[in-house]
Amino acid sequence: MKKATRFGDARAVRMNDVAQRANVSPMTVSRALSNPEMVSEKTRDKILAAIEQTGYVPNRIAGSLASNRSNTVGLILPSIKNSLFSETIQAAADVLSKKGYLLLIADSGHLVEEEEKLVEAFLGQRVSGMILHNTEHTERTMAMISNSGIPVVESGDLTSHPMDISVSYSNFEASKAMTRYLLDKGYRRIGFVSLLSKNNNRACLRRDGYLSALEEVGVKADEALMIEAGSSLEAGRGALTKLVQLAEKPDAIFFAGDIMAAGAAFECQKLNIRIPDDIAIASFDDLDILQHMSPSITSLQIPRIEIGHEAASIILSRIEGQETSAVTKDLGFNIVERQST
Amino acid sequence: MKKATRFGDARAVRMNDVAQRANVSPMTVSRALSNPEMVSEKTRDKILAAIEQTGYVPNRIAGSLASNRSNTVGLILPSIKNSLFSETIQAAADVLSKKGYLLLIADSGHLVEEEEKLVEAFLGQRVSGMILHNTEHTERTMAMISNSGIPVVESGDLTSHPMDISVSYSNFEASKAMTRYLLDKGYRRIGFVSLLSKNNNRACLRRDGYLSALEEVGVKADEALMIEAGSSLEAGRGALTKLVQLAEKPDAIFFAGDIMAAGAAFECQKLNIRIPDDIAIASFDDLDILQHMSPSITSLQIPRIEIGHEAASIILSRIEGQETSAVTKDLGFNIVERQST
DNA sequence: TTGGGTCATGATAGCGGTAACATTATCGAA
DNA sequence: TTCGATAATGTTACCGCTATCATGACCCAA
Repeated sequence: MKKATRFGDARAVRMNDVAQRANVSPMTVSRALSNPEMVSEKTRDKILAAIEQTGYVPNRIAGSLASNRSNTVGLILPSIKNSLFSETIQAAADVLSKKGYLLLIADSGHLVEEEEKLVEAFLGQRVSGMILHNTEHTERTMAMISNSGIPVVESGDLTSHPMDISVSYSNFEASKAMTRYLLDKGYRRIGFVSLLSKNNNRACLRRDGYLSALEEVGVKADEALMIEAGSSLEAGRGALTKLVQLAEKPDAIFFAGDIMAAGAAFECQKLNIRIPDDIAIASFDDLDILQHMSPSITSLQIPRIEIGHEAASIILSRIEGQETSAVTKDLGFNIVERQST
Repeated sequence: MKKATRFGDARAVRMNDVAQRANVSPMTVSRALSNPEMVSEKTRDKILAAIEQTGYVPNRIAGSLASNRSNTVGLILPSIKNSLFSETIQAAADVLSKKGYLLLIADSGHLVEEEEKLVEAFLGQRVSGMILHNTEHTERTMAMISNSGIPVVESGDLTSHPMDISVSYSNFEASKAMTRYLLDKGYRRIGFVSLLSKNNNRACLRRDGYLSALEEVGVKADEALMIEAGSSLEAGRGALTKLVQLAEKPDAIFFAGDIMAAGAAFECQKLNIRIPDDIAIASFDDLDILQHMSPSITSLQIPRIEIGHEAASIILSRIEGQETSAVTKDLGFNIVERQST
């Protein structure tokens, strides 16, 4: 039976079929679906019955072509795998699905060239809007987006010159604030573990924030205290190991990304290094586990859910023609102080 | 300038425009894009130049309508937020994007009625295939899918009666195997912490696997040892607390989902309960952190990446007409033995 | 020369909807 | 009664592309 449809593939029910069965014109069916109040109750009932009987599923492809509107929004992430984004995705999907929009998701692997291809693919699908978790783009990407005229949110970092709309927090300010917090606590040799800065502008901004805070307070940056690591527990452990082996040990370490701080804390346990007595630890992203570890770990709370929510909301209001004046929306961040500092 | 396009919205470049500029018919442009080898090199160059000059982006909506094919595949998850899925998503997206397909993702919130709506929406978009991380569906969902004739993978649990294709592992067998492993180690009072079983068939299957293993060995199940908890560190802590307060304490606890085992381990640290001496701990999902904790935690390794990869691959080969005979693909699981048991 | 391949390209007709305008029915006010 | 406003439905022409068949150019074997 399944096979029959797979191969024979009985042509899908069309609006026309529904119309005939309900004894109306296709246009009336179309109206009954998209503007029910324009159709008399009697007719509407006939049509709905016909739809039910035939199992008609409207062809949005055809609808989109004719109306020059689509009900999809595209989202491009540097890495889907990074679970930090999943809350953002969910929040965006929730907002969109409430209004009947669907989310197309793709992964650029941190490469602007890949992003360019994806943007083209999305524009080919005539998405109604896009969210790019990235603030660097190729020229062609920007040209395509500008030509398309659709609303586009950049969400990876707050930028003063967004292509269109920016919804985020400032990586620079967040990193600076955390460094300031550590300095204010009296720490002076503060290690900085960065994400791999290659192809990752946000990683660079965080480093700059760190440096800026040091400079403000007049602490000289020490190259030896700054290292890069991948985003994994493993890498966090490695970074910690390296830093505590220095002749002049750091008195605190700021892990500027993801899950590294947790890995470092695990390593401290193993090496019997006391937190925060021997060394303080702070993290950039406030993962669940950081507050459950003992000691619990101080971290920056990033508004990941709000970003997804706001980005989607702004796109929707743009689509619906409500001119949103603000092009830059700073959702801020919080320092959550815990036992580790 | 941006504004101009936003409002005036200069009509997008069409294939026709490219054709005129290259002095060929639109059909030749179409061929140059989808079957380049059918067009002479000279013509092709002219066309590519024209595309470049005009910034033409093919309208896939129109293409899909005309060709009755789409380049999208739909994925429905019970919860996008659950980061366990992100590897599956990424793997599927990677496979698909290599072949020019895009991934539509949506979230059913563990509700079959919501899934039904999403399936309808996806079919409306005329997706070329679907992946459902769920094995329970409404009748209407199944009817729609069967009528559509597109390949559909169910990936949440191995089922002997898939609608079409099943790519997964057996929750029942995995849970049973882990329970057996604990029994073989000599543990007899094995606590079982389940995910909330409401609307979650997989949670039930895991519980059944646990019970089946007990029965096989002749250990009587004790209701007091079986509790349900949400999927969070917090819930894991709570579950542990409850179980160790029992008059007859368990000698091992099997956390049948997500991140609960880690929460429990944190709580043990806090309460000074030694693992595995006072109590053994085993987890269902092999999260990164489980192997980094001290002690490291025994867990079931689930082939999440492979599931995404295989599901997407099978869908692609179906789309391309290669009849895949196997309808059920068991990707298995592994017990990773660590210090906690 | 001629007939029939092959290759490159063009003309035509939709795909399944919707926008825009046209038509008809209905009804109350002049 | 008659006219114009309003509501309900229909007609027509596309949206931008591709399937299909038609055409023309070219070449080679007979």
